[in-house]
Order: sequence, then structure tokens, then C-alpha cells
Amino acid sequence: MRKDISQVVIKRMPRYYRYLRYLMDEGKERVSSAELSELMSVTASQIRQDLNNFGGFGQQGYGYNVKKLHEEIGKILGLDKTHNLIIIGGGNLGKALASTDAFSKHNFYITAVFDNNEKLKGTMINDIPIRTMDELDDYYAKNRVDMAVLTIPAEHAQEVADRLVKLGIKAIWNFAQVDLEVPDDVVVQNVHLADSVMRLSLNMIQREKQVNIENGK
Amino acid sequence: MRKDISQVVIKRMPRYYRYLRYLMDEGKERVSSAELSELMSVTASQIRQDLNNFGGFGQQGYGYNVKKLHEEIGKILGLDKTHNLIIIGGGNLGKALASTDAFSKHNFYITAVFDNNEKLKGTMINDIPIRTMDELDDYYAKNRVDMAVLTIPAEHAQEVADRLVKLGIKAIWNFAQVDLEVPDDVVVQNVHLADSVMRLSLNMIQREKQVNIENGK
DNA sequence: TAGATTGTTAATCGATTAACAATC
DNA sequence: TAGATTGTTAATCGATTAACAATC
Repeated sequence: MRKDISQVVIKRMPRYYRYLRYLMDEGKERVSSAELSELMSVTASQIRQDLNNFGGFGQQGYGYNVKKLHEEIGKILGLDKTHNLIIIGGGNLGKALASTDAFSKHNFYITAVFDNNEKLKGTMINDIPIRTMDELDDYYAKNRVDMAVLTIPAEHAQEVADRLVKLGIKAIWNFAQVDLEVPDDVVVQNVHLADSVMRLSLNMIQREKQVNIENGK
Repeated sequence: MRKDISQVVIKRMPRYYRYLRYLMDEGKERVSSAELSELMSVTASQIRQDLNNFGGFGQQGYGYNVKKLHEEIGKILGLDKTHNLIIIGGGNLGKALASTDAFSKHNFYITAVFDNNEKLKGTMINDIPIRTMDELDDYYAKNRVDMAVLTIPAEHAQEVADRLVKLGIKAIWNFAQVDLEVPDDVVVQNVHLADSVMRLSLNMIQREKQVNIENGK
């Protein structure tokens, strides 16, 4: 009866991965939870607890081997396998995501882009031709697709998600400003940019208030 | 000794705002925490607790007035005031953010774009001319700037952040894949896209395992 | 007034931190 | 071996949920 890894832990894993990578590049061979704690501004306890959700990667009296831990966390994150992503929505955001090497660097490859605008058909983004939505089912049948990226307006997101789910997709990276409803075996990762900037705004307001209070209101 | 609003609460506020907007558009006049709870898949208790961090917006026996609550949450999020955003980094992502109306809709306006590539100087994005980084200080001195958006490579993010902080910026929306160090009175909201897709991957792996277990391994 | 539903206090649950025995 | 540091159990803290008196 292994219990699920909690989302707060999952959220922290890519951050560990990034810092381990940094230490590796610095040529550091080993690191203790105490050192990493200092570097990342989290407690050493939390680091050890987090890692031990997935296994014991350290060694008493020594700490963690940087390269090995980096590799292990990479595996936990699934970065040892390639992921084929298709983008639905060839607008500016879709284009931006298709054009960067920020994801291929980690083994996530954009393999196709679809858009419902017939006029865009054949337009190239970074060597990837834009396809029309008609071609989606056929493409899906003939190619491996691991994740779908939704960069379409909120109004159409649910309908497109339903279509993808029917095709068999198991992971959706959702940039549409709406919460999707999907079956239990499908995971959705939201990037709600408007929500994000609102949070920034709210945090800014709160911080201003705090500063005012500290300065005797 | 008013205690801070916790980040988990802050994270939920834009979501309430979205659903209230939806109810408004549906022509709904009032809503109870129980109804909203059903709609949003959170507990009614949590909704009432969250809102009461900011004030009592409801009425016993009645519930909440949709329009009024929407407006109040808007104020809490600072959406009643306009925010001027400058984008640092005129690459694909910077362009995409400058081109959408997803933010201006909520009173966040992109008012300038800066890039260190001299060749881009004068290029227009959505009526906004790209400026060179040399022009930043002068622009900042002459215009109101509420937030800076960092869409530059991780290598330069800290250095640019330092420069912005020196100019007096209090809010940074950071798309660079790195954690920024800023003084206490500056807030940073990260959008780490690579982290995000890794989380999707990890969640997908976990979900697969779960499904396998349910099906008798 | 009676019914409904809030605001808020109390109880529970989960996540973080502390402590320390195990062990390299 | 002695010192260091993990993995893990126990204690604390904070967030969520439940309960209910206040009140519209």
C-alpha cells in the first residue's frame, strides 16, 4: 500500500535537478544535505525526506555523489526517456514553445504543431510544418505521441482535450486559461499565465503593506 | 500583528476570480460556498476560510453576491489598477507575451520590450518598438514601470535582475530557468517552463504506476 | 419567524522540522 | 576506530476540514 508522492514534493524535484546540474558543472563530486540546504535555502531535513520518497541515494558519513544523484533524479523525472510532444495551437505561444531548445535539452521534443487555421498549413516553425486539425487523428495513429501541449484559446481547450483523450493521450501540458476535465488516468499540468501575473500582483501588494508596517505604517 | 497570507491561499485567489467571472457571464446573481465548492472541486470550508483572510464578503442565509465578490477579489488581486510591464528579452517567448491580449484584458499592459541584440532595435511587436538594453535606464526614469518580465537566458537573468532592482523595480515575472536573488522588498514570480514539463513527466510516470497497481500490477 | 448560510472556532490531517540511531 | 552524515522516527507546525453559534 505504497502511498502517493505528494504534489509539494513533486514540485521540488526539478529544482533539485537544476541545482545538482549546477554543482556538476562546478565540478563538485559530492554534496551533503547540509551543503545543498545552504545553497537552495531549504532545510537539510526536507531534502533528505524528499529524496527518500524515491529511494536512498546517499551514504552515511559521505553525503551524496553529485553525478549519481543528478542522474537518479533525472530518471525519477523521466528524463532518461525521450518524450514526443505535439503542440495544438500555432499562435505566438505555440511558436515560442516550438522554437526553443529549452525542452529538447531535457529530452522533450516537439514533433508536430497543429492549428485550425487552414491558412497556416505548411508554414514551418523550426523545421516543423504546421498541420491542420483534420490531420490530427491520422498523425496520432501513425506516430508516437507522449504529451500534448495546448496553446489554444480557453473556449476550445476542453473540446480539444476531449478529442485528445479519445485518441489515447495520457499527459496534457495546458496553457489555456481554464481547468480541464479529464479521466483519472490522464494527467494535466497547467501553466496559467494570467493566474501567474495576478499572483505576482497580489504578492506585490502584500509586500508593500508589510514594508509600510515595518516603517511604522 | 496581522499575519501574512500564505502562498497556498494566494495561489487559489486567481482561480476563484476565474470561476466568479464564469458565473457572472452565466448571469448568476448569487452563489453559496457550497455551490462554488461543487463547481470548483474544493471544500466549502476552504472557500470560506480563504475569503475570510481578506474580509467578510458574504451574508448569512444568502451566500455571496457573484458580481460583488468578483469585484472584491479583483481588488485583492490589484486588477482595479493598471500595471505597466516591460519585457526584457525580445525572443520568441517575449514576443508571444507581448502579442497576446490575455494580460491587457486584466489591466496588465506591456509598455516596452528590451533586447541586447542591436539588430532588433526598432522592430515592432504589436505596436511596441524593441529597444536596446542601453535605453533601459533612460526609459525607466521617464516612464512608470510596475513589473519587469524576464524572458532572457538563465545566464543573464541574475545580472539583469540586479540592474532592475537598482533602478527600483519591485516585481519581477521571471521566465528564466533560474532562481533569482533579490532584496526583501522585491517579489519574484517564477514561470519555470522546463520545471513544469518535468513535473508533468513525473506525474505521468506516477499515474502509470498507479494504474498498473490497480490492474493487479 | 424559520431556514439558510456565513464567519469563526475547534479537530484533524498532512507537511515540515528536529532528533538520533544506524552505518559508512 | 572516530567523525560525519544519512535514513527514519518522533515532534512540531501549518493547512484543511468539520462543526456550530451568529445572523441575515
